[in-house]
Amino acid sequence: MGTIRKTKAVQTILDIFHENREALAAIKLVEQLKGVMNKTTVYRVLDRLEAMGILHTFKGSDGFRWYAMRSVASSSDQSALHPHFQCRECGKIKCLNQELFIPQIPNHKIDSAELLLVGQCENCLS
Amino acid sequence: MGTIRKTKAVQTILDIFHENREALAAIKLVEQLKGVMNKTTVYRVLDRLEAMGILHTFKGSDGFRWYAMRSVASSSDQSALHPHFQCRECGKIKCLNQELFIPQIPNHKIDSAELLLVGQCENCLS
DNA sequence: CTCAAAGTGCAACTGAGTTGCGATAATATT
DNA sequence: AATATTATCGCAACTCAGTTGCACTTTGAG
Repeated sequence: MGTIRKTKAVQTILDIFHENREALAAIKLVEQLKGVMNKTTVYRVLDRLEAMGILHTFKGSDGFRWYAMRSVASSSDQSALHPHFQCRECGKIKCLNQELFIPQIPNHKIDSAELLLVGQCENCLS
Repeated sequence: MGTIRKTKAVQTILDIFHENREALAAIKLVEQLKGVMNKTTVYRVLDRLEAMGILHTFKGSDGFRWYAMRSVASSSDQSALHPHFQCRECGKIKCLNQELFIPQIPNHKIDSAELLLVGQCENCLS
């Protein structure tokens, strides 16, 4: 029942996330790993890593699935409150560590919040 | 050059947004208007209304395109700073009028921010 | 009324992500 | 170490929101 195996595919993808501490678009990983492993495998490994709590996932302003290492600091209870910054030019997404102010709404229960900032990163400010 | 026409399709869609002051998923509109107008037309009218500044658009946590009336109050310069609430149960999205605190990031230029709150709305809190 | 330009419908396409299934490989059992 | 078990992989085919090309229709300026 539900044993999780350390396969080559899992190792490869974990290595990429360790080298590159930014968030990665699932589809970019698929592209990058073309020839190394199958598209389906990439998506399934990402699913598993997310289910294991190692990665977390969100949608970029581009509408694509992005994944990032769940940082040790933020892996406590409020993991959903996670601001991201996406560069309009190069498309890269960074996870921010800042605290996020969550507005409350009367008669509503708020479970999670996603704040996505869009702008230009230090590299693209030329 | 670039004249915008008041066609039946535009009127129909504008009426829907006037009656129903919540945000609407493009795909729901397509479904709702099946038989009345073509899918392609719905998307193109929404595009045009957005280009005209009448609607604004964003992605829901579901990854779908959503559109909402650009409220008069917020149509000034900072139109992008627009918090939304999406109900996890019924899927509806509301535009919130609250002010949004935008964290600044050193060496980055921030153009816009999208805050999406996910939880349960008053109806679904049973 | 006329006619160019804007808008529409249709059908075919795009592309990110998913699914079913037989083959393969990692772990458990003997 | 050999075998059994089952998680994982690769492939191909699928899904489905959204887009595109093109011929046809409607709008409104002159």
